[in-house]
Amino acid sequence: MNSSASTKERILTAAEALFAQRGFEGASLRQLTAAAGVNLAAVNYHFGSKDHLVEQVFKRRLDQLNARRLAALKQISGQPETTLEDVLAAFIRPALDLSHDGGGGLFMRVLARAFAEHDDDLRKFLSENYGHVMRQFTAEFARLLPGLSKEELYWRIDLVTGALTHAMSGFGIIQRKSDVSETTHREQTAEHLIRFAASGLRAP
Amino acid sequence: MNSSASTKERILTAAEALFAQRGFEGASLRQLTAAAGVNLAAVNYHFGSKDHLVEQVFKRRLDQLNARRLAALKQISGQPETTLEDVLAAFIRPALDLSHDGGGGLFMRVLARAFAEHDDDLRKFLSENYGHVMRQFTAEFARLLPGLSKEELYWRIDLVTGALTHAMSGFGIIQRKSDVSETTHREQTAEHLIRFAASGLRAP
DNA sequence: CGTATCCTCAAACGATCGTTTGAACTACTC
DNA sequence: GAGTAGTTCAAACGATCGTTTGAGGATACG
Repeated sequence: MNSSASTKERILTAAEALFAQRGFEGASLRQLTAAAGVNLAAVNYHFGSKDHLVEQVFKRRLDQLNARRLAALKQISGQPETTLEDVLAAFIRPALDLSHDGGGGLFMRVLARAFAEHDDDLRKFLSENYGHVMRQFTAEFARLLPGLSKEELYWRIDLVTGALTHAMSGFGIIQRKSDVSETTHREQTAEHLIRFAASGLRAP
Repeated sequence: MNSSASTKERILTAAEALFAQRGFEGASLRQLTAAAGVNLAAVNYHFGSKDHLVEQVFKRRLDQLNARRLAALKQISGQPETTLEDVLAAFIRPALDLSHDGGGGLFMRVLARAFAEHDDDLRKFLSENYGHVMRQFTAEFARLLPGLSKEELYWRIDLVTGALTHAMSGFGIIQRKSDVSETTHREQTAEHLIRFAASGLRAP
């Protein structure tokens, strides 16, 4: 009954790649539908408008990303033996996994673009739908860093966010060497990010 | 003989603001020239094309920014008593100053956009014209962090770059309170950034 | 004054944009 | 198998894009 699921998914996948490559304004619906192998009018038929398509590109990945983040956080939050590194791992690892499986490798780049563009509508959408995730992580950071004032904590979380978005959007110079498996490389990347972020958060 | 200096400057200033607000593709020459109060054709007359205008917007600010950065670095590089914080200050303070004087407050946002967009031509332009600045800072970081492998050092400098670009492009949540002077606020911001970055770079 | 140079201007160019339309095709129900 | 709802299609819509054109204004020099 729903052969359009295929069309919708193909549009979303092609849109994610093209948005990452050329930006939201730079990627045209004609390029997009050609890459997806669907008719030009299919975007407006299935999504209503290009703006709604952008939102759905975010929604598809962020729903699973934040579900994994919250699941990972739930397992460790509030426990006395939880470390800062554990919380950072719960935040970072799901994003790294997303970059390497499920074909969502380009999504972090799309996310980095969304941060750079100060589009109010898009920011409102992200805040309304996923603000609670950052709030839960912030609460856990606050618990583990009791010496920090609220102001300092917000500052540092913002800096960590910037560093991670930048790194995971593919700017990292470090390439995987051929003699290292992808799993190993991902693990090393995670450790780099976590070590840096934890040390920055713990700054005197 | 050159009353066009005014026209050129007005185009550059309006372009910087509009690029920061709407992006390079999102800002049209018609919006841009209207905001600058000049004729539409003036952009192509004075700059040749929109792409060349983009380059000149970068060039105008980056020339002074990197000159200040290199001057600050020169005063401290190689000296035995120089600290990691000193080098970070030489890198960060000129950028913060640029954000608060000379009307270049929007430029860091433009720069953040350039990082998010993976435009090859623009990246090549930035690398060719200003790559030597990052190389000099990297060399000084390497001297002060002898325990880090080259790979780890590159990783961490990349993370620091991401954090600073993110923060200085105006995402920082922290607003200046009315009872704090702008000079004081800038000083506090610099200390936040430097403390975080130094601690991250020194991570075990 | 005449002319040469630099600059500005309104108007138009072809291309491309997001969106809409109405007909054709598909699959399922009665 | 006629009817219906869901989907795809080629074609066109008006708007806006970056760029070009050619006439006209401004200024300096002989």
